[in-house]
Formats: sequence, C-alpha cells, structure tokens
Amino acid sequence: MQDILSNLKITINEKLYVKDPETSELGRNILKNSIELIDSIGFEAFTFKKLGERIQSNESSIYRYFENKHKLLMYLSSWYWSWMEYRIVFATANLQNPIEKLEKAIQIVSENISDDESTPYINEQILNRIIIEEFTKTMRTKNVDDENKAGFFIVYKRVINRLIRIIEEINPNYAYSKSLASTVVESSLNQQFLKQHLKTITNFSEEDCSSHFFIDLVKKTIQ
Amino acid sequence: MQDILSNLKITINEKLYVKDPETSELGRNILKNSIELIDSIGFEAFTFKKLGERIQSNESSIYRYFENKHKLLMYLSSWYWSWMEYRIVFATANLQNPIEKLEKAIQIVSENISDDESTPYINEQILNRIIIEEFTKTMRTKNVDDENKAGFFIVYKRVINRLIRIIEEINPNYAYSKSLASTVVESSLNQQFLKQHLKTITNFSEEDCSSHFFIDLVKKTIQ
Amino acid sequence: MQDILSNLKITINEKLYVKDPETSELGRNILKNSIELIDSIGFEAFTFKKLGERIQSNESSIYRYFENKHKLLMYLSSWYWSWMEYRIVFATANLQNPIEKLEKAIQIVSENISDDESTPYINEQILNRIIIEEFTKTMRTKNVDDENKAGFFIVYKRVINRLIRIIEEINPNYAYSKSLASTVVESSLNQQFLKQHLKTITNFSEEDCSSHFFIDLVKKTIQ
Amino acid sequence: MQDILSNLKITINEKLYVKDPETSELGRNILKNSIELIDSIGFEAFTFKKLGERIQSNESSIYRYFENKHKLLMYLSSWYWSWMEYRIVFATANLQNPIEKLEKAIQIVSENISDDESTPYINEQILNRIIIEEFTKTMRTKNVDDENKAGFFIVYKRVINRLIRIIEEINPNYAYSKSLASTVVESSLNQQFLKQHLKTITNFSEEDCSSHFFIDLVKKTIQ
DNA sequence: CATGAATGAGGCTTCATTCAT
DNA sequence: GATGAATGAAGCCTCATTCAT
Repeated sequence: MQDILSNLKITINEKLYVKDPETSELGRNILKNSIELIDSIGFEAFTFKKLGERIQSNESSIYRYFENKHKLLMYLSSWYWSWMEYRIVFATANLQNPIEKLEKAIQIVSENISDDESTPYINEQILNRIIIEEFTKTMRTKNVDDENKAGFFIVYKRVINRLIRIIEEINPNYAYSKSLASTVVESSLNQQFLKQHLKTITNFSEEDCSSHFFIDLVKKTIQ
Repeated sequence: MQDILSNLKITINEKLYVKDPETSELGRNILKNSIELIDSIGFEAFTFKKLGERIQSNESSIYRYFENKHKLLMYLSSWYWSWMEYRIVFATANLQNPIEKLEKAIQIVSENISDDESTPYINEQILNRIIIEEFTKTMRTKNVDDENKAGFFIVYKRVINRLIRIIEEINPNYAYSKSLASTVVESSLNQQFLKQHLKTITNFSEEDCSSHFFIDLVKKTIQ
Repeated sequence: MQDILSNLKITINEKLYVKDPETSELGRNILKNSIELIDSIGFEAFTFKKLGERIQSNESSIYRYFENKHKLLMYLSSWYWSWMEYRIVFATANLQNPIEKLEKAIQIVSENISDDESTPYINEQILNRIIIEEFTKTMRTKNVDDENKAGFFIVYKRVINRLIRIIEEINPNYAYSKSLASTVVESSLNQQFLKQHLKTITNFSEEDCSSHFFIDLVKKTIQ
Repeated sequence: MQDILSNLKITINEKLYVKDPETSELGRNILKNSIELIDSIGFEAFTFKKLGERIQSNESSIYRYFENKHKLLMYLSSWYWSWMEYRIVFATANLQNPIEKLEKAIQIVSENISDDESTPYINEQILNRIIIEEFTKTMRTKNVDDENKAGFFIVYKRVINRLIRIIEEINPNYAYSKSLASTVVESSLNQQFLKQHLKTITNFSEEDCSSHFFIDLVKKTIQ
C-alpha cells in the first residue's frame, strides 16, 4: 500500500492554495510544521507568524502558499479525507461481499490512525488529531454555503458517498442511507474526541477504537 | 408546561457568569440580544463592542456580567441543555414503558424547535440555531479538560445520561449505551446542520426532522 | 473676528468622525498633532502609529475618533473650508457693491494664511500648507462619487458657490460662472504650490500672493 | 499627423526607467497594461504584482524596466505631456496670427481626447483619464523638489512654456503670463475631473469640452 | 534577459480588557 | 452598579524589493 501512495499524488482543490505546497521544499515544510503546530497549540492560537518562526521563514512567505490560515486548514482537511478515501478504495477493492466491504470501510473510518510512512511531510497520526479537534469547526462558519459551492467539502462528501453506496448495495430499501453514512463518519470523529476528553459519555478508552460499535449499529439498522 | 417553566428558573453554573444576567433588565437584554446577534453574524464576528452598540450600552457594562464571549456562549449552551433536559423530564414523566420513554426523549432531542413563549428574553428557536452552529466548537478547545472539570459541560452530559439510562433500562446488556446516546444527541445536531448546508449527505430537508431515523436506529441497535 | 470664532463652533459632517474630536482633550490633541505631523512628513508617510507615538498615546486610541487616516484628512479639509467660508461671509457682510464683494472673496481665498489665534488646537497656517499639498489628492480617488454623495465635499462646494453667486450678481449673463469660480479656488491653491516648488511657471514668489492676478482675471473675464 | 508620430519616437527622461520599455515586447506590454490597470483600479491599488498577473509575467520582470510604480507613472505622464507638446507644435506650426495660435494651443490642451491610432501600445484616451486623476498627485509629494531637479517635470513645464510664449507674443506687457498659462493647463484637467464627479461646480457636462471657456478667459485677461 | 521564489518591514485594524468617574 | 474613555498587544495582510537561477 505504501508503495502505491508514494507514487500517487493526492490532488487538492486548486482554490485552496495560491501555490501548490507539495511542489517545493518550503511548501512541504509548511505542511509538516503547520500540522505539528496546530496540534500543539490549537488552531485558534495558530498564526502564520508563529509558523514562520518555527520554520525560520517569514510570515509573508507562507502567504505565497495559502491565502489565510483557514484555507490552510481546509487544505489539510482535504488531504486527510482524500487519504481516507484512498484507504477505503484500496481496502474494499475486489471484495465481493458488500457486508465485508461495509465492515472494512467503517473500520477504516473509525480506527485509530498511525503514521503512514510513505508521505514524509504529512504525519497522519497527528493530522488525525487535528481533524478530530478542528474539522467540524471548519464547516460551522458563515461561509459554508459558498465554500461548499466552491467544492471545499467535495472530498469529505465523496468519502460519505462511498459509504452510502455500500449501504444501498446491502439494502436498497433502507430509507436513510445518507444520514446513516454521515452519522457514522462524523460520530466516529466525535467518539474519538469523547474518549480523550469527556470520558463519561463514551464506552471507549483511549486505546480502543469504536469500529465494532459502528459496524454493529449499521448492520442492525439496515438489516 | 409554560406555566411551570415561568415559575421554575433554570440554574446555571455560577462560574459561567460574574453577575447573574437573569436578575436585571440589562442582564436579560444581554441574553436576548446576544442570541440574536450571534445568530445573525456568527460567533467569530460577535464582539462585546457590537453587542454593546446593539443594546445601546457600553462594552464594559457587559463585562459586569460575563468575563468574556466564550463564557457567554457557555452560559447560553448550558441554558439550552437545561431547557432540553427539563423538556425530556416532563415528556417522559409518568411513562411506564421504557420504549415509549426512549421514543419521546429522542424525539425531543431531534425535533425542530420553536420558541417557547414562557421565557421572554430567550428565543429557543434562535438559540437552537446557535447551538447547531456553535456548540461543538465550544468543546473543541485547548481548555476542554479544565472546563469539563469546572463543570461547564455538566448539563450536556446530564441530558446524555438520561438517554443512557433509558437505553440501559431497555437492554442492560447492550455494550455501548454511552456511545450510542452521545452519538444520537450529537448527530441530531449534525443532521440539522447538514439539512441546511450539505444537503446531499442527509436524507432530510429543512422542514423534516430526523427523529424517526434516530428512534429506528436506536431501537434496532439495542434490540 | 477672533472673538466670534471662539464662540462659534465649526460643524463637521458627522460621518467623518467616530467621536467628535473637539469634545475631548485627546481629540483636540489628535487634531493639533495630526496637522503638524502631516505637514512635516507628508500624508503618505503619516500613520496613526506615528501620531500615537507623538501624542504619547496608543494607535488604537485614535481609532476611537477617526476610522482611518483618510477620514481624518477629510475632517481637516472640511474644517479648513468651513473656516474659509466663515471668513468670506464675515469679510463680505454688509458690502453693497458686488465688485467689492468679489475682490474681498477672491482675496481671502488666495491670500497667504497666518494662524488664527482663536482656535488653539488648529494652526491655520500649517493647515493651509496641508491643504495646498493634499487637498486635491483627497478628491482624486476611486470613491469620490460615494464620498461626494455622503457630503464630504459639501463645504468645499459651498465656498465655490458663494463665489459663483457673487459672479452672477455682477454679470448674470456670463455663461461659465461655475467653472470660473471653481478654477479660481482650485488654481489659487495651485499657484501657492507652484511658487514653492515649480517656480518657473508662476509669476509669484513665496511672499507674494496671487490675489491681484485672480481678481484681475475674473473681473476682465466677466466684464 | 499619424504618419509622423509613428516615425517619431517620444523621448523620455532616462532617469525614469531602468530599461527603455519601448524597445521590447514585454516593455510595450507593461506600458499598455499599466495604463489599463491604473485606469481600472486606480494608482493607489495598482501594484507591480497585479500588473505581473495581468501580463502573465512575474513582478520581478517589471523591475527590469521601472524602479517602482511612481517612476512608471512619471514615465506615463512624461509620455502624455510629450505627446501633448507634439500636438501643439504641429497644430500651431506655420500659423502667423498669435491669437490663432493661442486658440489652437488652448483647444488642444483642453479638448476631449480620443485614441491616437499611431501608437498601438499607448491608448491616449485612457491615458488622459489617468492624467486627470493622477497627475497632480504626482507632484504633491515630499520629493517634488528633487524630482523637479532631476527633470521629471520638464516636459510638463515645456508645454506650459509654449503657452507662456504665445501669451507674451500677444501681450508682452501682461504681468502674469506664467501664472495664467499654468492655470489654464492645470485647470483644464480640473474641469475634466469636475464634469465627471463634482458636476455642480462646473458648467460642462461629460461630452462638452472647456476650450471656449479658457480661450475666452485668456483673451479677455491679456487683451 | 527574464523570471520564480522568498522575504522583511510595516500598515491598518480589532479585540479584549482596564481604569476612572 | 453602570458606563465612557483609553489602551496594549496582536492579528492579518500586502508591498516593494532582492536573490538565485
């Protein structure tokens, strides 16, 4: 799997960057360090100035790549969901049994992430933490509708659509395949958050993953 | 129901305010107008200065009531979840059948909200819109753990705990009652958001409510 | 004349300020020092930060009074033209002979200015230098039309209109009274500029004033 | 007339450019597009970066030709006034009657400009709009004196000097020939501005030109 | 010669908050 | 208790320019 990803390049909506960060040393540095910095101080406190200091480069250089910090986060999100989609596609390729596909897909979406070595400047484990903490905020803004139109959430929706299609394959008569799929994807992030911070309202502890809970839930619901 | 609420007073964690806003005209004005203003411009753009202008008062006056805008939002959230809990309690009081209780509770949590006339300075319908847009952000901060310790999320967790207990009453052997309950409460907000903004990944349109979806999901899952 | 001005207050378009600078010590300080600072370093190089340093106050305090430096300059211009109008009105009051009125008015508009002691925080002599250098720039912007609609040039136009009316009084059949009046007012500033910087295309040297040139020009033109 | 201009080359002060823009494709492109861009967004908002984007070239390439945007504008101004001088010279060549010369010269200076087809990369009509809006700003800076010494205004002054000489030819005893000439040239731009933006203080509407007003004014004044 | 990449400095502005009345 | 005034710190962003290729 690694081999393939190092040859493939994840394509991101062009509107999200000014200059493609994957094409230069500085750009890749920005990606790597923004992930680490956002993780350590949170997105609110994260500024291009601080990132600039960290990579020993000037604030303004970062503006060559990203218009503002929000777009940078959108870029990272898109990257994450692209990577997620890619993993689902590979894991379910050639599987005949739709139930098996469902199980695989949900597992991938809800399992604990570890770094995928094939992308040296993106640490998926840390990126996953950022997505858990920040992804919903990304959507809950006064510009969602514009950004949605601009295609900023297209990869996220594509992941959910893959799940929808698997559900429909299993039970074409189930009336809520879309809401079920979006609930699983979104709630799996939420359970990851709860098990770290609001431990009394989840059944999982930090090392656990919620895959079995969601697989069971979906299978029973659409049975 | 109105009658009772107008006699009852929703009690909010004292750490969330400097001076109880329900005890003065200015305080109630702050509540009423902050809800309207946050709804119209979003919480990011919301500032005490703008609120001050709106209620024809100085920003510094608002500091008499709330330390900062984040605490004000926490206050409003607490108010919302208290009100939600109160509605669940009333709706399920005296019901014998736990399945019926479950249905009632989920319905209340996921139905479309309209203004509850008994609280003149809180418009629940607008407040609901704010919660949909802002509540998760409230939690996804670097201070969650401190704020959780300080009890800022206690009312939210109480609502979920009520659902947990109903689920356990129905099936004490179900292994994921906590995660199921938190998923329902959180995802019902999420579906409300999706039906307004990301319509392709939900089965509901704006007038619909997701109650039946969630009731069905929970009943099948814990059956 | 001084006595009267110290009792009168020059009224400025409210849209030009956030808080009336004439009503507070800090505000008057801003006026006084902005005039001096703009004169010494030019409007381009003038910033609220530098002004703040000069008056030992913070940049942000100045924003309490003026939205931006352009509005501050508009304020000063309005002040200048109001003061000019007031001088014209006084100088021509009770004059029967329109020719005499014309002469007086043109003289006031084109003579060299010295400080009017009755307004302690506005040094008219320095302000005049600023108007000579900056006033035209004030108009030549992409927003003229909006600002004109908002009334930012109303005082300037009022001064010119006074001149127009005097011209029409003398010769109601002259076809270009408006253009003549605007030419005189504008060009008298221009001649003041030329005599300081492009001395080869003016007949005046620094101590001279162009009054006689303009009075002669107008009288002959409308004769 | 066109034929001659396409053979003649307007010579610009060498200090105004690094590399002569008329000698290369890119240079001519810079001229053509800077005129259009300044006209559309105004000189303040105009930057080499934006110009670079427009001509699909890098900002740094423009620095090969012009040190900064101010010098570029000075270049365009010089070009404009050179072109103006050339038109005056041609129009008044071989005229015996100085009155006729005066009329021709003033007319050329104050008439509405249309594009002169013989210079494909300079649109005189647009350039005229820029001069109306920006030329005075060009002079009202803290560096006028230096730039004047460096000869940046020499062409402008030459145009005015031609007018001065005609005036003196007509009436060698008139005391203010210089101020009169500079007033006419400067005010004709001003009237063009007023008729577009401050219509109440000019007698001309957009299609009109002020030539008759100025010719009449000068003839009467120096009679 | 032309250009892409990078950058330092600084402008404008707002925020959250305190102080004095 | 309520408010008006003032402020420091910091954010976001752009500009003009240089460097290296």
